Amino acid sequence: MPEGHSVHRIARQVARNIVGHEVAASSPQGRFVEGAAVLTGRAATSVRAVGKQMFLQFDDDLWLRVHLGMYGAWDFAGEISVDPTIASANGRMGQTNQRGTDTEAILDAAGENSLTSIGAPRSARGRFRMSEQTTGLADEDATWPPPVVGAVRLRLLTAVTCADLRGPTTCELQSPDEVAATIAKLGPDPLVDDLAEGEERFTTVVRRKPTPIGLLLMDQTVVSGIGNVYRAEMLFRARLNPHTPGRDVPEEIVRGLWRDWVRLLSIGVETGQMMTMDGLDAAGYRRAMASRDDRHWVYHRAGLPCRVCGTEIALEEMAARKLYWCPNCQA
DNA sequence: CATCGATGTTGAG
DNA sequence: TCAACCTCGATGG
Repeated sequence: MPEGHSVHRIARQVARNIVGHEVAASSPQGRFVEGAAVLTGRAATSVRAVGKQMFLQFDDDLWLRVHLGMYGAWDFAGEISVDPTIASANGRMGQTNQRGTDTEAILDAAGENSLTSIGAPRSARGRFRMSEQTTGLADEDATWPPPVVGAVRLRLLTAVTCADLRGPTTCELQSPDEVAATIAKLGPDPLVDDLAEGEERFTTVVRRKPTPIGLLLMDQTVVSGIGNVYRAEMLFRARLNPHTPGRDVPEEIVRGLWRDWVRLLSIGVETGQMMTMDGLDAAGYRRAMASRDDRHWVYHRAGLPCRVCGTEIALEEMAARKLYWCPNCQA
């Protein structure tokens, strides 16, 4: 999925364009009809992201919980107020998008009548909308509300903004107690929890478990927001063998993993991309921004030479997920 | 047109 | 450990 950084970006977008507005909710696809009826006529009052989940509060303390799973995505249309951070990040993403290699977020920096998709990577859709936008056709032919395309689980419509949710693994209403219970099960999130406390919690749990560190990083009860890409990259950055039991990873290395996650998440939220290679020269940086394939140390690089030592990057299944790592650097 | 896979999680066996 | 679930672009015939 969209790992933690995407969900925080979506929450920002929702905060700027949905919160504070009354919504008309619908479920064109038909799988959230009752929930949509309950939401309609209420105003969104706040939003928060924790790990890979977003919680949107409405009048009367009614909450919408959304988990995108592996395929979920939000599409925003209409008059979109753009977060300055996101807008500047997208200025840099322009060429990337036209190459179709990254559509994490597509925004018109001007912030009006733009379309944006945040969630699972869907390059063709992103390109299509991008081209509509750049040719100006979308604006001139725009109808309101926008036509429903595909399986839209939930549409949130304010007077001027439309947010469509597709393919979530979870989209449900919760009471405040249920929200609290859901969040209580999650490990620390650097953008939610105090950093020092988060580090202690993470370190304590990891250092107690016999479970391979490669699994612990993916365990949302241990730490929130890390997915398959960040997992592989963080292990490489730490030169850590994914099979090392948590309890056998030196404490300073465990703390280093947490601090690395703090940094990577922050970069991810700022840029909208999973940039995991530091210290690139200008050419390397351009390559990394332009192509997914040049952005990572090991992720999705099975069989290719390690960027550091030349050894073939290994691919194995760990708990039914693909794990990429360098058997030499991460011995 | 059919099949596959993907940044994920749950629950049955 | 494995299947199920959510969606759709990419791939192959």
